Amino acid sequence: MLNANDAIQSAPVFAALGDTTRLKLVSRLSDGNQHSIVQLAKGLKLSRQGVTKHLYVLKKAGMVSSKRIGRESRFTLRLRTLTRARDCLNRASAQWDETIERLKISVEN
Amino acid sequence: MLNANDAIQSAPVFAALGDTTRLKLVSRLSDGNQHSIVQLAKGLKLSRQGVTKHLYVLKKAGMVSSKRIGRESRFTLRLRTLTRARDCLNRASAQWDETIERLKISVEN
DNA sequence: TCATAATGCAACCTTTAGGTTGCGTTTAGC
DNA sequence: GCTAAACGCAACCTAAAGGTTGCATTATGA
Repeated sequence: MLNANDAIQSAPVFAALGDTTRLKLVSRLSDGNQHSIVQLAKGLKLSRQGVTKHLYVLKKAGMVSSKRIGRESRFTLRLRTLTRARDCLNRASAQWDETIERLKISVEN
Repeated sequence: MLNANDAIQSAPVFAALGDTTRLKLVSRLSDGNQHSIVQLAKGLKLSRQGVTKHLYVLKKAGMVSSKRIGRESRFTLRLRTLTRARDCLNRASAQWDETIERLKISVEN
């Protein structure tokens, strides 16, 4: 069985990803570049402050970091947090695959 | 850049995973077996109906399926939904890795 | 230096999430 | 056939999420 305690630590990250606006932001940030808030807000149908709030959620979950440069705040995606969440799902699905294999074997025998 | 439209489809799954109770449920279900509601509720510090609600959320997100057997409802984890979410994160992190590589190269040259 | 761009901060509103309790219904099993 | 187990359904409550507007602050650049 998947280690519950390990998995639970990823909950805030999944929660952060569980919103279409934030997924769009992550998608844009996955180009690896720094983006300002207005830049990220373009094309999203909500106010700049709405975007700011979402960015803050992502930051609180450790998924992005920001740096103030001049009059703008530049946001970057944090790879490590992303890979941790990915690994969590990898473990869960691997666990599941193993179970399937065991079931196959027991059916065959 | 990660395809936003593809990624967005995973939002409900991530949202479903973004709660510690539901992650615990997924963790238990990752043993590949069927579990009844009372069985899943044991050890979780909330009412049976609380657990039922969470299971319904997981089901709505396509992460579990249920089948009524006699007087109990048996829940099973759905591998396909899990792997889709996993692949979404895999693509995002792979994208990011590529970017890092490109940056390294441009710095070296 | 003065107008404008990019933010930050705070108040406010509405909807949803997470959780509970109460009660009715269907099975299991003695 | 009767009791207890396992659910489903609905009402209800509180806190948090998602979003807005208004206004103050800090940089830019002509």
